[in-house]
Amino acid sequence: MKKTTLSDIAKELGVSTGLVSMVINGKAKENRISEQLTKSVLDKASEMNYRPNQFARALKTGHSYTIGLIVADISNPFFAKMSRAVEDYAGQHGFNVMFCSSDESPDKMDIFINMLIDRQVDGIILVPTVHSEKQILNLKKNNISFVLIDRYFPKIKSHRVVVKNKEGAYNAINHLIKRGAKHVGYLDISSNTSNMRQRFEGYKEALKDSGIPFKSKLYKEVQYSLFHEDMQKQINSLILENPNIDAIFFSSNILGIQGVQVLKKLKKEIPNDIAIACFDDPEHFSLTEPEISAIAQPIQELSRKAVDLLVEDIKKGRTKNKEYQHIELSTQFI
Amino acid sequence: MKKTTLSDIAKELGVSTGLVSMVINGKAKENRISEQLTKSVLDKASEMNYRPNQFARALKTGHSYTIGLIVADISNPFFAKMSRAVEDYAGQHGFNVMFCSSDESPDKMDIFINMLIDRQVDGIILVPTVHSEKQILNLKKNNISFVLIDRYFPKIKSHRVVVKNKEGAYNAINHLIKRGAKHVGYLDISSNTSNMRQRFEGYKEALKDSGIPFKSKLYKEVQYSLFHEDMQKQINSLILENPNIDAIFFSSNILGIQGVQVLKKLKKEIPNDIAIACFDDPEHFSLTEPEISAIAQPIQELSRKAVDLLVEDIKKGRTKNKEYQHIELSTQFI
DNA sequence: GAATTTTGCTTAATTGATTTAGCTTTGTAT
DNA sequence: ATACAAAGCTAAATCAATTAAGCAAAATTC
Repeated sequence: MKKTTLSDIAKELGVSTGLVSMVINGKAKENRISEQLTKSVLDKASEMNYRPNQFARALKTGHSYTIGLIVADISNPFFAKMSRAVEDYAGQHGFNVMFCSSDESPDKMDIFINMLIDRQVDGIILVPTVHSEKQILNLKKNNISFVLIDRYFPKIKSHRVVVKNKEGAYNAINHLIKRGAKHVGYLDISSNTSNMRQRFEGYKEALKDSGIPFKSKLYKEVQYSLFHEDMQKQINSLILENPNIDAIFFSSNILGIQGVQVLKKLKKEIPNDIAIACFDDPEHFSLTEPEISAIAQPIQELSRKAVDLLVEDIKKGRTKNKEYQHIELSTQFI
Repeated sequence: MKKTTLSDIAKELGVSTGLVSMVINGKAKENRISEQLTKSVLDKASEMNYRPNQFARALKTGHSYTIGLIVADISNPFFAKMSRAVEDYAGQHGFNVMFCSSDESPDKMDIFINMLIDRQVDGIILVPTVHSEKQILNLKKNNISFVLIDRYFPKIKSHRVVVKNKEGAYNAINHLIKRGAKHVGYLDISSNTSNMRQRFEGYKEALKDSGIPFKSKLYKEVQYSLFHEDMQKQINSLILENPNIDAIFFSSNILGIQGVQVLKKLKKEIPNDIAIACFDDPEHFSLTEPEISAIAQPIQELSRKAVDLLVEDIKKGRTKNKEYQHIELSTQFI
């Protein structure tokens, strides 16, 4: 009942383990092993239900055929879809995936990165949190292939695959304004990541282009770690401080989902009392009546590009003077 | 820049690798290694930033401290939350998780199980698909600890952690009837798994207890693999064949989400034209006005129990005559 | 003071696969 | 017939750890 090893096969056939290894790895021809023997090895292997020990193999070759994926929270629909896509594309390349949820914490980031390095992953796709520059540089120092996804650090040279956050937010805000909104609130998450900054820029630019001055009273932040409690508070003050507010833009999906719930509790009608738009997650908002505008992100494409870049790097092996790809995909306004 | 190994440390200090290994593994005392040396080894190790090679360790010890999780689809909110919970609880026990999405396909199930066995995971938590009995038995044959979650096979002796599906469905149907529904449609997914069967039983029992005869015209199935296309069709025929239909129960979250969208397209008002209830996923439905009834599953608890059972098994090592736990958790009607 | 135990370490086998160098045997050229 | 190349395989080192067995020196016992 215990697992068959190479030498079990070798013993059965009276040959050396090296030969069996070569046959199993398809290197029979280049090592001039006779077709007869090749066949009988393969037959015996499948007869004995041989499955190579990946640890032994990885120990020798240095390749684990595993990649790590660190997202903020895999239970967030956006990251869940991303994970699924990464799983699929990585699988197509013969790689398995280990998932980690950082909760936007640089400490967890550190722990997970080290854990993944310990597990000798061949590469990592990660959604960097604020203050995780050091951890990212740690990856470079350890010569680990990696790709940043969803966000990036402008100062760190690396592959990055992101969406056009500014453009996406701009279009959504513009849509709200075109539909008559004059006082557009902006609810943000207080994590100073590149994507959030860019969305906010899109907001300001859309206002400017419509000749509406930016008012800081219309901008509120909630903390990621306790956003369930904070949401209520911030939306309340948004409404109290701006009695004539007629639209709110949520800069991320979890804000939008929770936000709509809060607004419902406050008996605000959408979009008559307050119009809504949200970055990401059209699925949730497709259930409401009328549907809420959302900025759909090309999650499949995003993930695919990330996997492709990473796998390419892994297969080529590390080269010092490498060129880093910066990929920006368009969002779709729904 | 390349990784520090045990023998690097040993050479630096002029001691044997075995000694370093013992110190690193906290077995200094029991092996009577002097406190002095112990300290200097630990210092040197952290100075050289030593991190043990998990492959070498796993190769020798047979333990990978990794568990596998096979769900139907990690991008489904239910399984995404489950994955997150498993990740967290497993992490607390020092285990990492590899995730796989079976897409309800026994073939993929087979591939993933073999993959996980190849990777020498210490155990597997899995959501079994239809026709995957053979694969599950394969696990037993290979002496791999595993726990079934969400569903199970009555004929296979194993740990299982599930919810009270029948009771949950019963309550929801009862609620629809109490609110005046006389013709409750049932939209099911055509995968004959234990949880789906039980939900359907809950439906029939609720009808019976209210003196309503079951009509097969009110029962429709959609195929998992092409449910996006099928939904429209099945809801249409449900309505056409039952002009007086006044409620629909969706037996799973993806059906409910899609179903509400279809009903909206058909200009059916919820709940006036047709009342709705759905198994799972209160989050999506909390956005609608009025909110749609949903059966909330205790995902955290479910996942925790599964991890606890699995880890306990792993730590104890396999025993032949073991007792299997059957855990059933209650759902909550919202 | 001899015998025994304890202390503190080293040696070397082991895990399962990969891979290079080397060793026969056969085949071909001269 | 001799030399040389090619074919077809084996032996053994290696990857980085774990661990049982062993060994010398110091400490303890009687």
